[in-house]
Amino acid sequence: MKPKNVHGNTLDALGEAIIAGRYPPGATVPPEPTLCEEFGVSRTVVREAVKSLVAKGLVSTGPKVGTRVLPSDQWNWFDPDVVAWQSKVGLTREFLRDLQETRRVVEPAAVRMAAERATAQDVAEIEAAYEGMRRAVEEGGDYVTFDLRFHQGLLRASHNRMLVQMSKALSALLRTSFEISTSRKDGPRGSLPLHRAVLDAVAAHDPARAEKSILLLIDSARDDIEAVLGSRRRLPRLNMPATLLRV
Amino acid sequence: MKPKNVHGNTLDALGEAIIAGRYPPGATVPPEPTLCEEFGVSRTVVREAVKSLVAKGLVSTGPKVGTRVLPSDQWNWFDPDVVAWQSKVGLTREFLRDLQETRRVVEPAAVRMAAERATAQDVAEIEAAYEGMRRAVEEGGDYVTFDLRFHQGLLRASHNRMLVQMSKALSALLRTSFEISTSRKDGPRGSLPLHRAVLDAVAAHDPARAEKSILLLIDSARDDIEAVLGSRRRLPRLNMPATLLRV
DNA sequence: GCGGATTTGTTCGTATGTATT
DNA sequence: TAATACATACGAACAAATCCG
Repeated sequence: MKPKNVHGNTLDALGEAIIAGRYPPGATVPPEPTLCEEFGVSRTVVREAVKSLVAKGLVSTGPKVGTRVLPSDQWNWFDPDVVAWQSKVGLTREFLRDLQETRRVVEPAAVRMAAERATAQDVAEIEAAYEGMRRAVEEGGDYVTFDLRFHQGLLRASHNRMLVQMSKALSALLRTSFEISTSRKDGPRGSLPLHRAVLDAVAAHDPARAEKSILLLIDSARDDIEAVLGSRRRLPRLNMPATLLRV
Repeated sequence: MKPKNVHGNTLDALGEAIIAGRYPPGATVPPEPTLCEEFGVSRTVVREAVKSLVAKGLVSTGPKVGTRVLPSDQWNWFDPDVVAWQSKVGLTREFLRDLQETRRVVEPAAVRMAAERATAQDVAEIEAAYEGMRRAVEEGGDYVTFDLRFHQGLLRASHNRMLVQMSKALSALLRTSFEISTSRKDGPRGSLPLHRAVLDAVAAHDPARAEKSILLLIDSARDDIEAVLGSRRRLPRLNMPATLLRV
């Protein structure tokens, strides 16, 4: 959208470039003066951006050795920025698979906890999100946003730090999933009752029923995703060669 | 132990101070010049440390508004540094509970995947860790380190980015858990067969049996932890008042 | 609504240390 | 061993944004 500030832009550009594979793991990023010239910023900005990348586990630095890109399994995949960069660069099949698996592991357990511990306010927030979804279906509107809010409300209601944290990373998958689902005929309308079932079970503090309901929802989404993955249709920017990503 | 560099030390000091509650969520940390004087470092170092904290989700900055501490549910709880700071400051009951719950959700699923996808090298690494545990029991030695390696090997063998990432955060819980277990009579010797069962099931590519075995292991560890939590014995630095944490 | 004060944002110049060759 | 390239660290200055009276 609009440029935030120099630091943020530089950080985003560098992060995207690394995740896009322009600087593959094991390679070194160009030295600071080169980056300064490339982005047209001062060395301080570059240094702070690099420090942020270090904090996210993407690179490590050292005198003379330069700034090395770390292997991708050391990246902090629960960092919202990292996930956002990966989403922007292109969701690979492996990344979607990992996310889908994680969701299927985490979300049922979280919903179970939510059914045990949700406060009245938690339920009210989820209810509001559901209401938004319903209105979007009937009167038209932004369905995906309310769907996201619905699931994030569920994870927040688990009142478990780690699980809440994951909701941010899972958002990338959920958004993709929802956009795929909504593109299929009657997708939103068909999934409304499934959402209603989850919400009712949580509000009734029935963990077992809540878990069963969310599994139905997840698996129906998985089928949608796999239908697209299985087809020859390419994902947005999927497997795009790194050379095409240059600015 | 020994100081790494100025940046790392400043970052650690600031991160620990925030997590210790010296600067509680919603409050602002002192302005840059004050921090410079307090730590005896230049403004550049302070700025890079703060940027690292921003990258980890602990604070947000803005002109005039200063550096604000964010609510703790926005912190990146899967960041190894954040977990390390929390561990050093003191493991609260809530933190241990969240970690324990997360482990019980994640590890069985990861072991199941490991049983499906583990390569020969994965199995070899886990086997080596087990061998170290066995030797530590019989000849004496560092049991906990090999125990950690055993579980990290399991998560790595799942070949799922997100799950591998969690192994770093879970290490804090595992270490505490192992140290509690080993402090109980015959703890290590008794858990050896449980570990063996998991390893055998993974090597035999039997997901169902692997999942059952790891659940036995987790629940026995949970009992140990709860026995300690239930007692009046205080956890290491548990609930220590923030005022005592000043340096 | 306006202006001044405070704090971060950004740049430049310079010096030091360290690992590689 | 010496040279080199690069990150590390410091200091000073101005710009920009925001809050408060």
